Amino acid sequence: MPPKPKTELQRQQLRTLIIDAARDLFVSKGVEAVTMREIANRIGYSATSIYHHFVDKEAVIRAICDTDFLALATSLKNLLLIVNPVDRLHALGRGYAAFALTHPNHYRMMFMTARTPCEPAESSLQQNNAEQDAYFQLKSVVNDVHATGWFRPELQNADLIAQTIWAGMHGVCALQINMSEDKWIEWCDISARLQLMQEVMMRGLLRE
Amino acid sequence: MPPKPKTELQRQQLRTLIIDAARDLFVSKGVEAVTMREIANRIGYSATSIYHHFVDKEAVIRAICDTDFLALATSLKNLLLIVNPVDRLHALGRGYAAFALTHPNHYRMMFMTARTPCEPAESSLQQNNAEQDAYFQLKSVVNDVHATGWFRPELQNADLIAQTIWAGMHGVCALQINMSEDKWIEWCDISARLQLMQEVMMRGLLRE
DNA sequence: ACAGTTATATTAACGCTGTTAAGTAAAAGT
DNA sequence: ACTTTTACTTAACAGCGTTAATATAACTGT
Repeated sequence: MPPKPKTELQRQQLRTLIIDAARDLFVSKGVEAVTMREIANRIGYSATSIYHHFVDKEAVIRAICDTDFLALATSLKNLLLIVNPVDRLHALGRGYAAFALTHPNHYRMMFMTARTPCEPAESSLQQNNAEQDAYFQLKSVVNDVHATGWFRPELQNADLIAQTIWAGMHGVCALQINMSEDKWIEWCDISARLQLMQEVMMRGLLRE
Repeated sequence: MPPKPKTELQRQQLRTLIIDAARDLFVSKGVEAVTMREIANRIGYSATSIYHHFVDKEAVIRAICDTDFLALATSLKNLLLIVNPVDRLHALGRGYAAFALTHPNHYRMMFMTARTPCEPAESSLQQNNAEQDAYFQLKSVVNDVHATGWFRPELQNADLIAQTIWAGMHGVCALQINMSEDKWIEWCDISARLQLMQEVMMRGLLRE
């Protein structure tokens, strides 16, 4: 029973309806619960309809990722107002971890699963936009700290510094998300682990 | 055409035959290529036969993991002979990263995929055995460094220190394995990232 | 030596998945 | 009035993990 042709707006609305249904599903029931048929059920369409708006399941997931990358950058945006660059860097780390640990399924999808690499050109987000690109946010703060001369003198590559800080926080979050239930390890409190990681990073990167 | 009953040894051999075929498959063709039917094909059995030796696919994967955990610990074993504890810690980090980056598929399976948590009792490996338990290896070295008093005085929890070091190295390796193809980021050289992470960790954890 | 049990492996099948092909009904264009 | 386009459907395919039912070879007890 095919209804009337749709305006571009209506098509866009249906697209986001699909994404929202898919995201909803997988937040509450995990990645494996996200099937084309389930998504379609949620929005009252047949599974094949989705293929008129996304080329395949990967495309749906990539679309979810895009909105989540935006959500991450948005959740960190306010922290950029902190005046002291080192405090700002600290806060950004805490904010990043908070996002990861309160949205573990999203975080896992964004940073912890093998995915066909995201082409910046095909993303709906703007690279190097302080409101949309969380890596750019981090790099900006790193640049600010560097400009004030607070990094150790031998550290001159902002990308290298940013990627190391990212790796440190990602390591703690990723182990927590994937391995915290593993009984092999006697895990310490996650907040203690996060705090020590931040302290270690700061002491390791900043002048004394 | 079912052949004769088997001795315990023969059963064990078939078990490892299955594991080896499964591991082989997924090292060369990725996780998704590991299907029960493919494994069975490789060893000339039908898919259902595998269920006489493993309760389900997860059990096969867990068995692969077990042999890989042992492989990791074995590859690090020699480094424990280094006399200077700090050098030993350094070497252990490098060795860990080398394992992760030369066996990315194994590493992903071991530490980067959501899995029903491994019960130590059900594992074929011995916890707290310096030849089989890589986390124990790390913790031992941490304890040795602590015994020599080289950690900052406020750091008293060996597990917390070990887990932070692990997280740092894991963060670098995990981002490399999952995200290094991502064009959004201008990735620095992986060896530079590894080295800086180790320097930062050491400076952050050790006395000056 | 023969019957019965057990272990080992098989084929067939179920319900699920992502995805494609073919078909249908309403609106739009001419 | 007729055709084309758009939006959607049902039916189907090949593949997945897994289970049920089945067959056969080899041991076991008498």
